Amino acid sequence: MPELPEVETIKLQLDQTLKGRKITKIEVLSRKNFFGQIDEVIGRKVEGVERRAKIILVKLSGEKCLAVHLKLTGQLIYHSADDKVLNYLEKENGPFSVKQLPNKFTTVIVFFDNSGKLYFNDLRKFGWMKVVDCKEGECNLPELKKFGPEAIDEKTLTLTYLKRILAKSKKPVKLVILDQEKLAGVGNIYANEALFMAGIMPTRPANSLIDKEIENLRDSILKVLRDSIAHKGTSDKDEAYRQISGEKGDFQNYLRVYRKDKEKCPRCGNVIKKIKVGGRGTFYCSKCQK
DNA sequence: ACCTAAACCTGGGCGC
DNA sequence: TGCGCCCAGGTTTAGG
Repeated sequence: MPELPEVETIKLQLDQTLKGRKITKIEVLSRKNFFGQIDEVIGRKVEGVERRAKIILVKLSGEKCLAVHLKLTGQLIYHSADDKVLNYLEKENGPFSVKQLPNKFTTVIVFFDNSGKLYFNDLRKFGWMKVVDCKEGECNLPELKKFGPEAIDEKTLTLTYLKRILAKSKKPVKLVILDQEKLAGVGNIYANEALFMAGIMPTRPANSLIDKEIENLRDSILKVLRDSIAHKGTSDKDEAYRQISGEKGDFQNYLRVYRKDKEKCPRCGNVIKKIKVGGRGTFYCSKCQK
């Protein structure tokens, strides 16, 4: 699933929904996806929900935090006590139903003092939830220390910085912008989309880009991430990303090259091609991207 | 330091 | 219908 726009959408919705609520119970249905002591968070109040790269941080009173990584197929679905919020979910039957939870993919359930429940579902079970110490706002999570600047933030993704990391590498430019230690938050969908928008071939050696191309790439990364958040993220398949209500995002309707191989380029009509770059599916238009 | 493949899992889709 | 294969939004690790 989830790249920066999807995780950001979930973060914003959880912050609004959970702030001020107390955790009353946690049920762990899949031990391998939960780390830390449940006791340490029972009775604690949600102070806010934050995001760093693709990790969600539920900040709790008493200097604790619930950290969540959704990997490819993780979902966080909230059911309020009266379940009114689910009324607009039509045709939600079958194995991936988020109307009837828990389902066979539910790994953790967090219960709140207003009878609300947060379901962590994960078909492929790669995702995790961890209880971590969070002293003075700093979460004690090793993963957080290695991330590069946030790809959505024009103050941290500066032109100077992007020029610097690209100049240092002769790897394909797509792999550099996918590297979370260099740039945090871009995943395979938005790497493909940003490179199309910027007119740059994904395989180009990073250090071969000229200044004008790097400016275009920076603008494209910032724009595609913002646009996707405005559309509540990309829901490609039934079993993966959803908003916390269970609704799909909408940005799959605006993708221009990702998984569009054999279709026509929306810009020039040429056929979109698919190759592998670093083992990942890579989609491009050979006329529009140089 | 580079690159690839495999690993973690489960299901969908396609060709035969 | 069914089997075998490849594919999948992420990340880490092993091997060359």
